[in-house]
Amino acid sequence: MATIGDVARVAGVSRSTASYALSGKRSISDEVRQRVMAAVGELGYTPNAGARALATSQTMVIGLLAQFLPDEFAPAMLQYILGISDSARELGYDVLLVTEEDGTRALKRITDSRMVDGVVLLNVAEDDERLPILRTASQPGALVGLPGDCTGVDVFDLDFEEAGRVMVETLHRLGHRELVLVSQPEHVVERGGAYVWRLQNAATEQAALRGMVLHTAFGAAQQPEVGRQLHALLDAHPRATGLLLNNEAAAAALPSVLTERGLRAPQDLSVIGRYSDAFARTFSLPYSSIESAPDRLGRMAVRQLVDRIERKARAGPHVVRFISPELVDRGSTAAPRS
Amino acid sequence: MATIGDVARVAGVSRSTASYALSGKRSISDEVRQRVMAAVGELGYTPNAGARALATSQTMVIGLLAQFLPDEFAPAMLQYILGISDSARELGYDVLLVTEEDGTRALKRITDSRMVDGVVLLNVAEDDERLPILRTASQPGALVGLPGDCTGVDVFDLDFEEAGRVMVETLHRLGHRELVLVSQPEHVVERGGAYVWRLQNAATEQAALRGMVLHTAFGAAQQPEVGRQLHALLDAHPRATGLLLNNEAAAAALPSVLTERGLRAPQDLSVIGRYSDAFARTFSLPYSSIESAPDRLGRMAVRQLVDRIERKARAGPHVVRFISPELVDRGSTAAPRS
DNA sequence: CTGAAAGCGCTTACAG
DNA sequence: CTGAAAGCGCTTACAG
Repeated sequence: MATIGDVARVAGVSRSTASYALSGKRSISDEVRQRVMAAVGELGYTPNAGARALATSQTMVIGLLAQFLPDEFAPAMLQYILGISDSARELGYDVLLVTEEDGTRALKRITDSRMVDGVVLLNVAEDDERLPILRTASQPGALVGLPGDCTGVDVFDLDFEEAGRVMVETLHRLGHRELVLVSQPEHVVERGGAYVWRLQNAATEQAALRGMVLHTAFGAAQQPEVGRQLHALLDAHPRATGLLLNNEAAAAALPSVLTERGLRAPQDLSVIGRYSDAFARTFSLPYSSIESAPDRLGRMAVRQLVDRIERKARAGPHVVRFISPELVDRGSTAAPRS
Repeated sequence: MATIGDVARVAGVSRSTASYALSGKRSISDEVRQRVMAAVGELGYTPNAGARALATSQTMVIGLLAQFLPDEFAPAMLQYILGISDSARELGYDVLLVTEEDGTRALKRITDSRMVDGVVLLNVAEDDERLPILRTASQPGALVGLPGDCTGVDVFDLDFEEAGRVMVETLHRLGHRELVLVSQPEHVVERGGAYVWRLQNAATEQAALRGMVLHTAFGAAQQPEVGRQLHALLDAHPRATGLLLNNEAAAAALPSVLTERGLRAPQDLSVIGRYSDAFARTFSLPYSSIESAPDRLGRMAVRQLVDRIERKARAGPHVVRFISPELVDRGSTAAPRS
């Protein structure tokens, strides 16, 4: 590969002049610039990323830490990843994707070795072990997901509490009095998936406020368990008229469960899920749902991260920003059968 | 951050000695090694990746080019990505994920700038524009998906032709005589999704061989189109007794379509899909299917790529390897209703 | 407006 | 077994 030295030689200038002609960081006579550009074209020159990183202390790479934990619902993660990757590129950054199970070690590795200028953490737990590492790192970090302690990082998440309230309130207004909420698998929650609690607790409170009964359960992430559980739940709560799903696999499993039971939504049961519209359309999930906006959250995180990297907001106050839940109506709610 | 100079100073040795003590590339007295290691621990030293890349011409990073084309079924891609990312890490490599729409430009950028030691291409088209770039790059490349011309690259794919034959043959043996095959959206095929043709053509041939009727159609990638199309197809071919789905979104949409029509699989219609078991379990896809083995394909590609990067097979002959389709029985096939 | 030189932090021949 | 030095390919003060 051609180096900037080759370009300089062909253009008949010094290396510094070639470099400045490319970066535009100081004024260059038109004629020289032409010659340099011609040489670049002729040689097919592209700067060596490692050399540039060494010289500038900037890699133009963002680290993306996505943990795929066993028993978690992986596919939803893709939408976050895509939003992050696309917006990073728009801002001039590439993405180093790290799916290592030991996220702590991975984070330490990529920050200490300076492979990245900043980091986005996905799937953040209440007491996330990666956060202490991130705080000692010299690169800034943005999170998708709300941890217990937000100091030193920018945080973006769906307002899961409001989501829980909206779910309950929507069915309350329609006249429902007894609901079942199916959350993510217990493993997910134990690992610190605080969003599960946030939604569930808020839903429980709201139900209490309205004098409603709300049963809660952890759903599985896969068949055949998830289907069996849904049957068991409906068996256990025959008077429940509404089903809330904070669990994508349960939403995918529900149609056949209802069919098997001879039930229809919303005639026999009102259903509200929590997933993105793109997801619903791709997987034929027919229920009204709280939009989880993964693409938007990913983009927000990257934008803020890049702002910080580029010093525009390096020292500024850190932000914690929630997206308001929006209910997308797919016609799966109605007044309960009396 | 500490540099190797700091380590050397603290350990009271030269930088080269410190470097060799860490790499083990020449013998070092035990005592000196101890001092170096102690210094490393004390300072929390991690080599600077950019500097190392510059010195060694190795980045220990693999580029992963995943194109997410509009109207394509994105979620299935995640399984490939995960297999690739995990196996890369096991082999000591990180992954640079590139989802840029202009894959050609992206590939040129990451190879020319030497950000990566090698590249995995996903979603390879029959006449993939990225291949000429890859062949001129100095890094090796591995593909998941079969292009028209395999020279200079290692190729891994499901044997889609055999998959098509297995689908048809399975239903033929059960006594079916008229089938419908739903493929991916036409856009995907036009863009060069050769695997769609491979499966479809082989299925058509096999059907002809057996004196069966096979109707083919392109399915949509999302609701509501995909559901409507399935209804239209079943309307159009009332005598078809078997449905083959080379389209995940169609598989997800089918259960409700069948319910709406009062049909059941396999009693009224035999169904065979083509997707991974993990996918089927996560999304409650209840049909027997050809296992697409994304995880395995991704791992094979990475292993071969790393072999080539590390010269074990740098100059060796390039391989084109097909995975045999395996039919996972989920009970959705039976003899046709007579 | 342009050039010669130093420096980023490593690795690895070359010498001893 | 160890050290001094060159070099990887850039960028950017420093001089003119």
